[in-house]
Amino acid sequence: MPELPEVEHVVRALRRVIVRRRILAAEIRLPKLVPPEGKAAFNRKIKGCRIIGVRRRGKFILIDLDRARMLSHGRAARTRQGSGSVLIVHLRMTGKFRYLTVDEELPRYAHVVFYLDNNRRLVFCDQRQFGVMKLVPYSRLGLTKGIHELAPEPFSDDFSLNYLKDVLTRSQRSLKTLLLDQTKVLGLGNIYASEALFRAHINPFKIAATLSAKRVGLLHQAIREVLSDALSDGSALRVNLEHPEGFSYGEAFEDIWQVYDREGEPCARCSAKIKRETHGGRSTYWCPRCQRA
DNA sequence: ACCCTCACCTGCACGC
DNA sequence: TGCGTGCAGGTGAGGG
Repeated sequence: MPELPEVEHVVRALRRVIVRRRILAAEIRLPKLVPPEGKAAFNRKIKGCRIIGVRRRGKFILIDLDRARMLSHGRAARTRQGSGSVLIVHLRMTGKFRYLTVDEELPRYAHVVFYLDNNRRLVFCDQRQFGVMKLVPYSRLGLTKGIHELAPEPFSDDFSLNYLKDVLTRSQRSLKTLLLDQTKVLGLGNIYASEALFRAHINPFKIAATLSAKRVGLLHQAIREVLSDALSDGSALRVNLEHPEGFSYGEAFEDIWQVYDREGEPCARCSAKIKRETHGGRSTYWCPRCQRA
């Protein structure tokens, strides 16, 4: 389910409950989640670690861990580099976290259970088993495959108009495909890629390199707008780690989609019927009139 | 270097 | 009711 805004909401929810907790043990119920060293090695490494922070990079969740016995403010920076490690989690399509008391029954598809030092359990669930979990030394995070190739964060200065111009100019792919490439543009998924192109009045099948400078500007703005709209409290996914689903939807959430999942409905701008086309197994939604070119 | 297709899983909504 | 099909908010390996 998650694109960048949803991952950010999960990160914030996790931060509220697990920071400063110590992990007493990890129970791996789906062994393929921690290859190749296996369950025992993973558990040995993570046992006793203190959770000192939760961050996001693209759609990855980064849980910072520290082995040090005592964590004081003054020492945090040093220990972080010395003995720290990072638990990297990607939710892919159906990954979810739950935060449970000891009494609550494990949900279906509970693949990893972290036992915390406050009588709670942090559970990673994933129906489709696409989710990925990896433990790396803090010092190697930036070199980790999947992380180091990522494009700049969409709200950072590095994701500039010139950056986007440069990326688009050098690509012969369709804009929709390019927007899904996390090494080129970070954070969009299948929903927000369609939404950003709609907002910018640009045809999803247009070849990236052929976009005019002016329209690159519109797209750049649209990318940031769809993401920040989805991040704002009024219109986003409500993450509730104690809810049976791990989240619930704000009532306005799906209403903010202008084209996604609206095949056949009238376009909000011009009333033409929204179209859908699949290629590469993924649906693209667009308005054939106001996204003509 | 780029770009495409398929593979990875389970479940659900749909039509016959 | 049952079964087949297509689809699901993501990526990575492997091939051309």
